[in-house]
Amino acid sequence: MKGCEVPELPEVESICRMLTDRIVGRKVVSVDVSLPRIIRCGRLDSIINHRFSSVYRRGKYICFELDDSLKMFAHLRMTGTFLWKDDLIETVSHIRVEIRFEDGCLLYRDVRTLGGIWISNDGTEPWQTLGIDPLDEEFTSEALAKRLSKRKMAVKQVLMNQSIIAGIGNIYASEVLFSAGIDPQRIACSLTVLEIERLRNAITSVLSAAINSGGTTFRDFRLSDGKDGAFQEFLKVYRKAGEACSRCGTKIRRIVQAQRSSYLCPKCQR
DNA sequence: CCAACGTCCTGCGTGC
DNA sequence: TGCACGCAGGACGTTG
Repeated sequence: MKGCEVPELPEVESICRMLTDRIVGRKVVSVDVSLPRIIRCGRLDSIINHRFSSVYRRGKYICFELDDSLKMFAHLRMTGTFLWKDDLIETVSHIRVEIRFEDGCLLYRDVRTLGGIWISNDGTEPWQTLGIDPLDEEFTSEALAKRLSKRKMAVKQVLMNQSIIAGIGNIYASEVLFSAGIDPQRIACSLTVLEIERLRNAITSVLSAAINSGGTTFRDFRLSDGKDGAFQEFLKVYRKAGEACSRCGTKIRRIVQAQRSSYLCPKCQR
């Protein structure tokens, strides 16, 4: 299967920046919810007549702040995305939610409908259980070591566990472990201090590079300004089974861990 | 507490 | 050509 990939931390970060440019300062005029179960908590119409003041992310959650301590959260899950209506020439299918402004319209599109939107005016947040954000300055080698030390699962599953580290999904888990030269099947608590340091540096550098490239672009992730992210051109192992490792030429392998595909170079990653 | 697994959902690729 | 089927995967609830 080509395309159809999932927004992870870098894509969500790119979407937040795009959203900031588009909606901060704008006042909501009306809303439309064509699939009610997308709204997980609260009522979307409570944002009408309120103005967006900031957009930021934590892990893969997006937080939209409005005036009067009103907040809207979104999680894109597999196929969610935000589109700005002015940029759309043709009609787009699978629009689940519309947030209208005087001079434009923010669309929430979600083919598989697993994403969600939360409205909160009492301080409750849907991201209570999230672990450390890997771009937070508190994400040091020591912090990572502490989180790995008691885990007997494969290191790849730890990287993808949002309550331990928030923001890494299936694509970047493989890419980060390739960059660090660590086999995804390694039991997390068996990593040495040196390996943990390499892993932390790989997480930071791979995610940062992805953000600087505008996020990995696949079919369900489109920047509304029409520019596509370019990071997919830099993927080293993800979906490259059978191709030559860019570092040593060995054939990239695909394995399955916890019902998910992992990709690795069996020579470079130990 | 930790780990494993089923569930949600739809489009697409595969095989007959 | 058409149709049934299985796969893709993030997060969460349930179970062990």
